[in-house]
Amino acid sequence: MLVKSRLPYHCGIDAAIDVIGGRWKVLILWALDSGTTLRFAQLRRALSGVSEKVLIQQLRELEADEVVHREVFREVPPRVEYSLTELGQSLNEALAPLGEWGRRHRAKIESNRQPV
Amino acid sequence: MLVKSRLPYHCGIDAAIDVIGGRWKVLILWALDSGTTLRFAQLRRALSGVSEKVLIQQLRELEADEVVHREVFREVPPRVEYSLTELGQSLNEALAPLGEWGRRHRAKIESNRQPV
DNA sequence: CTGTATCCTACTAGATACTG
DNA sequence: CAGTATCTAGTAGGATACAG
Repeated sequence: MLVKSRLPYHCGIDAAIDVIGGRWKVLILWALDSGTTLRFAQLRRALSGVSEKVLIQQLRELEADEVVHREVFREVPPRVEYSLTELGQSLNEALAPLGEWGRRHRAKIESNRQPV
Repeated sequence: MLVKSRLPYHCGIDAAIDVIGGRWKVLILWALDSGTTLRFAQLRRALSGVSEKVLIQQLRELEADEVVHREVFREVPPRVEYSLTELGQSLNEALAPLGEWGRRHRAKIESNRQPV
């Protein structure tokens, strides 16, 4: 979790950050953006470096927050598809300006973080 | 830190979250919004529950990211004033839609988090 | 293929006491 | 008033092996 917010929330941002507060969550939202549907393995490949355990964890939390939809196909071999709910898409839209801000100032931030 | 993003960032959101990823950071930004200038003790009161150590930590990180400005007045007793930089204000603006989203869905999120 | 089960580490944040 | 210095704890995240 990025931010360990305590209930009850002081303001809206608190609540939002509680939802996206996880090492991979915004990346998951990003990967599932705009109607994309991905299987577990695809998602795992899209987020290079994440372990199965952690990916599942974050997905389950996003599911509990109703921003990610999980659909199980009882086949052999098993198939599970992940996509955004409407709530998830609205979250992604709300995240856009922040992403734009980050993109714009990313170089500065990185240099401040890695003082040569 | 809310999200432990690793450099280099994959996208803008990564970078932005690295900046606001801290238990109290968005609350600090919030408190300093729109030209408000606050002294250390005022800030501490505004964020009820934060310890001095942690508050200083987060302030220093925000300062290093150039979103918070720290001004020291060499008086007795000492006075230090915190305010947002221009970058900080732009970050706050980028955060607004997320805050709005959180405000709108806060009830649902809370209930999902605290299953009765 | 899609997960579970363990075990482990690093780090963030907190409590508290003390200082210039 | 505005910090530092310690010490501690909880936990998010990670590595790896195994299961349905």
